Amino acid sequence: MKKLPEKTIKRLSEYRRTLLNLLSKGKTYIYSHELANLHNITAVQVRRDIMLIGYSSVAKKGYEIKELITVIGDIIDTKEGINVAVIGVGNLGRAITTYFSGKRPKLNIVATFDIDPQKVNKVIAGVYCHHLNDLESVIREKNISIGIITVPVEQANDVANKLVISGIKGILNFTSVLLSVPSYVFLEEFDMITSLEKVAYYVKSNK
Amino acid sequence: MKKLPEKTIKRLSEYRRTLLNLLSKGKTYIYSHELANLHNITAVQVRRDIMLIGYSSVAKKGYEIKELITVIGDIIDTKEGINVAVIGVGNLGRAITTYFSGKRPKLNIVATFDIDPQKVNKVIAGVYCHHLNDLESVIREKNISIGIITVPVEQANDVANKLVISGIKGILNFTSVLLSVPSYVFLEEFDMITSLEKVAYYVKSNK
DNA sequence: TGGTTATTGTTAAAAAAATAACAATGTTTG
DNA sequence: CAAACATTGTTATTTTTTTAACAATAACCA
Repeated sequence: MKKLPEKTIKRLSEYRRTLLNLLSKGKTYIYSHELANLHNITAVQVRRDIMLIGYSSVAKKGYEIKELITVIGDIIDTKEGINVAVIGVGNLGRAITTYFSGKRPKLNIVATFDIDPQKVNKVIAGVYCHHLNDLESVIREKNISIGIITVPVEQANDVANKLVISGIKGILNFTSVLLSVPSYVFLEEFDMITSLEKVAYYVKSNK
Repeated sequence: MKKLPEKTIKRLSEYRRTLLNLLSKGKTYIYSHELANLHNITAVQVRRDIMLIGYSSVAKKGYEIKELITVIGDIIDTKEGINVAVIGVGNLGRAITTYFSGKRPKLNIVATFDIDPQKVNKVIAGVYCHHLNDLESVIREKNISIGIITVPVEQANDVANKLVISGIKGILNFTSVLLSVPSYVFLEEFDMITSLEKVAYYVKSNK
């Protein structure tokens, strides 16, 4: 399959969540414009995205929700699933771990890490917390491919380096520190301040 | 000033954070390529962004960090500052509130809301927690323009509607629920699952 | 049934964003 | 001092993404 646009990947993930939701409510088919409205985008964009993944609607009844979920899953999931670790079990780390528990069968948070003796060797938010010193060995043993960094800013860079050494494939960085990692590690910055400032900018310029 | 590209706004916010950081370390000037490296982008992009906001470097010494921070502030801040509320004081709400405390003088989290009696009428993460029933009155009294939604999914839509009724100008949505709000309210979705799935997709296709 | 409507898939066009190219010019160095 | 170099600001080009246009056709309805 030819490479999909980055934006399409993002939207597919969003579509799937909506579709799962609708499916659980008993809906079986959906029109492009319905899906579009739910996402505040245009129907053309929905159709185009779906065209790109090679799925077609059934007759003029719209897309078969169940099938579309499967097709999207084939694109963005892996068969075996991907193991994920959360490094830093503060408020944010706990929130994320809780948030994900069981939500995506193909994305499993299988370990958390911290240095606080109050947390290490305990189960927090449903996941065992290891000492940060064991990062490398646990990552290798449990075949963890993605690390979510939620440590205090002072430690972010150090943790990122350790993750890279441990052979991590992707990093989702929740700290406000700009990390630099080798190009073979996929890095996604997830920056709350930037998002809030963006909202603030538009609120400001709309006055 | 002509409208700036959305991506530029986002990067300006990121530049500023880096610049503040460098300034605190005693650095006074920075070259475009230095700033670019720190952000894993190209020097051309940095120069172009800075060109768009109408700032020029001093001679061939690069950009004067202090001044550039000011200029960026003029673009993305408001003089008076913007008041922000966090609705939902779970792990995530607490993390966000703590995270922001004092970090942006022009973006003040001035209230939080919850329904849990354990939390209501107490100071949490440095901010007073009101009952959700008082949302509208507090928002008007404190002149709050932006709401950050961190409630459980079942309540997200209801909270969004209440925020709109209360006259909110912008919403930053941390829940995985797709909200629909009038077009005069700026809505930014901040979706952790989507981000993680995006990382997973690239990790998968890099194998 | 036959005409009208609604919906899709896809190609074409437009818009937005990133990248390249390069002239201008200050800085450094031999 | 002059040549080589480094850096910027800006225009031009390319790439990416979104939006528009529209033919094909199933569904609906009078």
